[in-house]
Amino acid sequence: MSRPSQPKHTTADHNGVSVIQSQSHAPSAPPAAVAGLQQVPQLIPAHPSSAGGKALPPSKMKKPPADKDSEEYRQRRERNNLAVKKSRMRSKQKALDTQQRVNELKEENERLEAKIKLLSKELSVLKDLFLEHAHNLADNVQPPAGAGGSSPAPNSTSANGQ
Amino acid sequence: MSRPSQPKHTTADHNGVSVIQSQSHAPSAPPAAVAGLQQVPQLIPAHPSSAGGKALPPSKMKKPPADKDSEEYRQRRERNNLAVKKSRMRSKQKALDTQQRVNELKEENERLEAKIKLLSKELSVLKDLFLEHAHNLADNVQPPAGAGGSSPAPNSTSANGQ
DNA sequence: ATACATTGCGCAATGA
DNA sequence: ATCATTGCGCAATGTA
Repeated sequence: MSRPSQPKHTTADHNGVSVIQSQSHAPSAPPAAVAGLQQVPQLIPAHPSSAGGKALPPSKMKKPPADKDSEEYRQRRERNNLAVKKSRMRSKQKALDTQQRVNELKEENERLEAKIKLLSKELSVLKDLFLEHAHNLADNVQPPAGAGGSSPAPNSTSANGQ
Repeated sequence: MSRPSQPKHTTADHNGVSVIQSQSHAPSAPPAAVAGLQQVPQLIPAHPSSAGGKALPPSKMKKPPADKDSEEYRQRRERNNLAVKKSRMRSKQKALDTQQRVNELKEENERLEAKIKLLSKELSVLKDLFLEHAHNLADNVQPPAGAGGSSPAPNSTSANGQ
């Protein structure tokens, strides 16, 4: 934020005239010949098409960097800048999404763990009941009607711990 | 990759002097006053140090952009470039970590869900047993010797995961 | 005000 | 050729 000048990429909008003076920084290089007059070698292919040329198959050419002043150049730059912006936007968005996904998964995890805890508890209760009952049967205890008062000592065999 | 000119940031290393004429453009701004001859107003504070000055409070100064040729300038750029690189590296690393976190959480989630499934199953079995038994009791049926023909005991009390 | 950290942006090389 | 990605440098801005 705080970028007080958004080009808004309407159409023919190109600011930022950049002149790259590649490593030509001799310690005695005077600050001259700057922007505006960039004279590139030009590199003309000099097609031998009129001589004995065939149909020039793979035209092994590295590609002339296209003059900075060229109309096509600026156009390409413009488009690329747009693409870059778009790509970066998506990248950032994706990062955000991923981060959010982490949060969601974390929540889900807690939910699941809580559920496990609950189920475990339920299970342990039921199991205890079962054991108790089994003991009753094993002891052949048939509680008729007022049998002494000997509670079968509720032995909680709980041993469940997550 | 394929960057045939890695500065290697030894010390006084600077290639690619780029002069960007950022958006400083009034719709009618003519292409004049380009780089190379950046004559900043300079704005000399004119220290009143010898007069009756205090400790010169906020000296309202926008900061002269420092000549591109300046030693200090290059030094600052160099350091910044380094910082930028570092920052971006961390940023990318963080993104990777986050992505991995997602994977871990997903795995954990599956683990938990599996456990829930298991516990649920166990619970349902036990409950069924209980219900059956309850019915037996309610019907006053005293299974003499193998009544229901169902000997439910497929339940091992172990439910350990991990 | 000094030094480092972040961030938006454009350029160029390269991938698809 | 077109668009998408990515590394890199610059400059503005944020933060300590």
